[in-house]
Amino acid sequence: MAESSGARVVQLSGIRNACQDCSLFQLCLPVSLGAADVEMLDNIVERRKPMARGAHLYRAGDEFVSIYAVRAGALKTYAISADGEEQVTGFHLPGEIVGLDAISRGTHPCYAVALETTSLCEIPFVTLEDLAGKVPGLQHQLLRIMSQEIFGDNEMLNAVARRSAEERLVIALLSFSSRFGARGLSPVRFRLPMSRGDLSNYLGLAPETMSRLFRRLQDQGLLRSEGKEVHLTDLSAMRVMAGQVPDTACERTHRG
Amino acid sequence: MAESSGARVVQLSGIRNACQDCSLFQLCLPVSLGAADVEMLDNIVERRKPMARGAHLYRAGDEFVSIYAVRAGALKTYAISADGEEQVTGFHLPGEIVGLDAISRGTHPCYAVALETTSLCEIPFVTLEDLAGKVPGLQHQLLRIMSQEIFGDNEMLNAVARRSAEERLVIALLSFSSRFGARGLSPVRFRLPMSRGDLSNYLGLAPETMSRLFRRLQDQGLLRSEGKEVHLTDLSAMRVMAGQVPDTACERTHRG
DNA sequence: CGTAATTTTGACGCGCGTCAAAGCTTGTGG
DNA sequence: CCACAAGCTTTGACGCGCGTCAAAATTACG
Repeated sequence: MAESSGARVVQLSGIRNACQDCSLFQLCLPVSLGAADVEMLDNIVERRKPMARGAHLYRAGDEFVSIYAVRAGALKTYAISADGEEQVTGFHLPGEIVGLDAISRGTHPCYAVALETTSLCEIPFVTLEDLAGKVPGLQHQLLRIMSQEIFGDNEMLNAVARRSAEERLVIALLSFSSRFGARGLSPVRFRLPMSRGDLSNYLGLAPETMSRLFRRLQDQGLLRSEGKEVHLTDLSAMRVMAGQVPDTACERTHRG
Repeated sequence: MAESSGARVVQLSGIRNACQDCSLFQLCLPVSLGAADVEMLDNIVERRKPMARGAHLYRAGDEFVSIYAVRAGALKTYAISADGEEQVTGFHLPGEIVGLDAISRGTHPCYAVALETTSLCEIPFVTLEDLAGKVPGLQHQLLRIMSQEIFGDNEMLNAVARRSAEERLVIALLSFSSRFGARGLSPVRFRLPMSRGDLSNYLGLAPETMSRLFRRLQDQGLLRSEGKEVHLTDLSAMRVMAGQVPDTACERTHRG
């Protein structure tokens, strides 16, 4: 998958930089950044020591300084609601970028915490912005990523607002599937980095409901799961359930 | 409200341009754009003939060329799901910008239709991007707006995912309140540009539920509504219900 | 190996979606 | 200016999905 645009990968892999290890995948890969541009980008990126599980990258209210690219591990972002409840707002896997929601106010609107041992690249935002002004390709790419985020959020909003609990879970699993797949990992067999509780919170469901759903999907033969390991055994059926496919008279398990 | 930063308003009002009539409010106002910059921006903006209610600005799949600023009227954006259902993804009021979700794919992911007679400014994106490369303030502002959008979407996702129907409606009403308020209109008395059906669809509720909710909120003395006219009579109580305020031992109508 | 956190299971009730039908607008043509 | 049709909005009755409470089983971690 990551191999698809051969020429550029070769170009990038000549540089021992942040892009090579996939962390700036989103910023570098899909667009017209020359090797020199990538090197400039690499120069402003700061590596950070790996974070331990449970450590916070930033907290709500912290001053916004940098955005971060996940190199390995995983983060969750969450807010604390007025009544003190934790509300999980997102999960961030390797190759993805965190902190874009802080640009507008200058402070982070949510917390970011490591779900497992996690290493990151820090990208100071003023520097990135400055560089983007000089490198049109980078500016475009930055806008693309943010647009992507808006689009994805809208999708998720749709997904979560009007679908049943089962559909929500299926949609979330397919999302992880394609995100792992996009990084060259298996799209059908992976390890969820978050607890069931975090996942249910994210989807706006009770943990008990999640548990029952996993069992039901397993009984329907759509997946096998033990602990955090998940094996999706019928992607196309799941896509039909998620409404990601026109459903041309395939047999549906329910509501046919 | 719009009067708050006196110097800049004077500066802008000297120019007979798109900013003066509020349509590029988001791009111009809150940041360090000089008069010359604003004039350059104004030059790339194209006015368009007002659109009739029901007319489409763009459709899903259309090539992405421009983003649009609403000058007057209102738009709704929606997608058609795999099973043919319309899914309302957003409403866009004067001063707001539409089309940002199309940047990443190069095609519009949803439909945009006028809810009433609506006039717009068209901003060709390649030109805007080019200009943003030359005017750092504009680039920053563009990123700010997109970040704002991401933040707002996340909020909405939170709102809609785990709140009751009543809370969803209250949150939506407060959102309109502050958006109208930010444009100098009354934050407590306004006309909703969309039908109840569109609003319920947006919030992931049945129209019947919406109807019952409006009645209930009215019975609780939180608002008065007739048709699309809405009068919010107890903003602070609504904020408490929406969880936008710590709720320091105020009397709550329910669940105390 | 022990304690705490997480996940699972079951029972139960309520919120809200669904179906059905009655008002109420809105627009159009005579 | 009124009549009629096609939406919208409202109201009521009913049932199911999923949240909640409670407790057991399992896992994680020091």
